[in-house]
Amino acid sequence: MTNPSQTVRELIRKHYAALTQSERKFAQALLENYPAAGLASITIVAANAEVSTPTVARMVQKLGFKGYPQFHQALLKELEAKGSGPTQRRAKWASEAPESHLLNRFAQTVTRNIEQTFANIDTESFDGAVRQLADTDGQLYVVGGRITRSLADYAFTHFQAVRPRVTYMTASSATWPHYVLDMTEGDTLLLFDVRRYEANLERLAELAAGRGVRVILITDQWASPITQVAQFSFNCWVEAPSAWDSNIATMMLLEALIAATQEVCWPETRDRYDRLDALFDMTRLFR
Amino acid sequence: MTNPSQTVRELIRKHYAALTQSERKFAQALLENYPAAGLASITIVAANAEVSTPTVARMVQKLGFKGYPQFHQALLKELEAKGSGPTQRRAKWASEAPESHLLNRFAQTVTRNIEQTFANIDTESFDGAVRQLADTDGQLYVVGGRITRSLADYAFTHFQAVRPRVTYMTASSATWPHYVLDMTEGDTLLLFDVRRYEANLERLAELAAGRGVRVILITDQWASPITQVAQFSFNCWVEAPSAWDSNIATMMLLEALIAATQEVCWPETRDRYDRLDALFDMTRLFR
DNA sequence: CTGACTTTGGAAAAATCTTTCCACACCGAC
DNA sequence: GTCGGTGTGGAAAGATTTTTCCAAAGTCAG
Repeated sequence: MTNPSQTVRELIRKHYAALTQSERKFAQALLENYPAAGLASITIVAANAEVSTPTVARMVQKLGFKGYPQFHQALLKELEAKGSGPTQRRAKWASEAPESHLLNRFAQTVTRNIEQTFANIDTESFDGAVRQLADTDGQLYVVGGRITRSLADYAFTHFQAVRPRVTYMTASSATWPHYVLDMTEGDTLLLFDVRRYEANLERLAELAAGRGVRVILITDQWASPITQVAQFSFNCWVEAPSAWDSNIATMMLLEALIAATQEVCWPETRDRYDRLDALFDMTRLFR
Repeated sequence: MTNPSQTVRELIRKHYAALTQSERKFAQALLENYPAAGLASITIVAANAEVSTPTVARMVQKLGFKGYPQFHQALLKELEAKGSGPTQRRAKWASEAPESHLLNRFAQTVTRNIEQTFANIDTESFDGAVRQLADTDGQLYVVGGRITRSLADYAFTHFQAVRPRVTYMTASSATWPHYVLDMTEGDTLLLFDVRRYEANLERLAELAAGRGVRVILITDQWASPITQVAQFSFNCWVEAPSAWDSNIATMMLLEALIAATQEVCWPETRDRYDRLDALFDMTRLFR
């Protein structure tokens, strides 16, 4: 039958590939509220996950249980085991992992970064930057440094979907003058610069600002010197239990900016998304 | 009837004086293993406490419940509330901003994603994947899809610093066969695939797996079909208050993988970092 | 020691839950 | 467009649980 040493969570992971769509729906619901979402009667549990009773019944059998009651019992055993443990563990990140596992140390540090970063955002600046990013009269240029190049790329991919007139400036600084040539007042430059701050980026920001371009800077907690020419700048905490810096908070701020911009541009963006979808459907034919 | 704000524990204490001997026996059993000892069927629960079914039935009525099912439900609600505890900690991130400001909604959703993602990581898989990523005997290939291309790029930038023999497979799938040509047993393929899952990536994963390459998949909570050929796969929650998906949790998992790999490779990585630094210092002369 | 009262658990009736079956809907292939 | 295959939920059959009833056991005062 079922190896009793495996948790239901592990079983779900193991069999996830074999689950159908609505079975997954239930699996998700359970994982999101674990294990409470699996401890009521099958009827109730199914209704909460918005699937039918038979779906749940079939799924628990796939997981290796003889029937729902057995599944219920397994969950209960886990709960019991957890309760009788040493002390109730406070943070339940990677619950199965020991406290000192890198996963837990990492999660802890990054959470702090995120808290710090968001606590230090000036909401007015944020809204101001968003207005600027949503201004489709001007061109939006995006650029990053050695490490943040990927973030700039991510920003580009999304902003391109949200609004027209977005340009990604390649990482190779040799080509930047070409872009500057076309920058005019009212344009926007979204710029990433974390330590080690790059002199090239600073020169670029100065040139752009000199031409009347609004610079939005995303930097780390120590602030790139570009802050001085930027109209809006945001500091992201990058502490990490490793030799390099974590850019989670940075990326989170970026996503927040994208989400907010999308909200401002909405009617237009919706149309763009629809058209984009249609285009992807067409390329699907190639497979 | 019953004041819903009271916990069952409190109710028991309050009514304890009015309970009979065997009812107390059950109360003790419940309190000793709370709330698990009250979440099975009344039959089982009674047997565990070594009392009869009617005893339990009478007692829950004394506590103010209409019947055992209601009692059961109350316990479940408590458990559920406990599970969602950490979310309260969201407190006041972007403190000045109103609750409904996008920044706060965003932070809330993403925090949940991160919790979910980390709670569902199987530590053993994580460690296994890290061992694989740290194995410098084989080549490490990195590839992503339309959206995750940036993450693959980020992964590449970092892994390249951590270890030798890393290859970034361009986003253009036309060139992939060239890479597959050189893949051999013992190589590793780090692959990102979130919805809409891309058929090209699936084909690539199949080809690679067929050549004995170990596939490590990073996907979303709904799981890309590539899971089936992957040796290790990780699900990241991507819920976002916007039209697209958030990749914060995905990136976080990625960073955790990089950090862990770096730890495993350390003596060698340290050396690489030093040399890299020296190289950057040289390029600084150009500014 | 008796009798009234309380407590307890066995057993049947009632209610509910679980499973199974089946028809319909959906999707991809030809 | 049609066809085969898979996935889904409604509904009934089957199983279990919950409740109720009642008799037996225990307790205590007189």
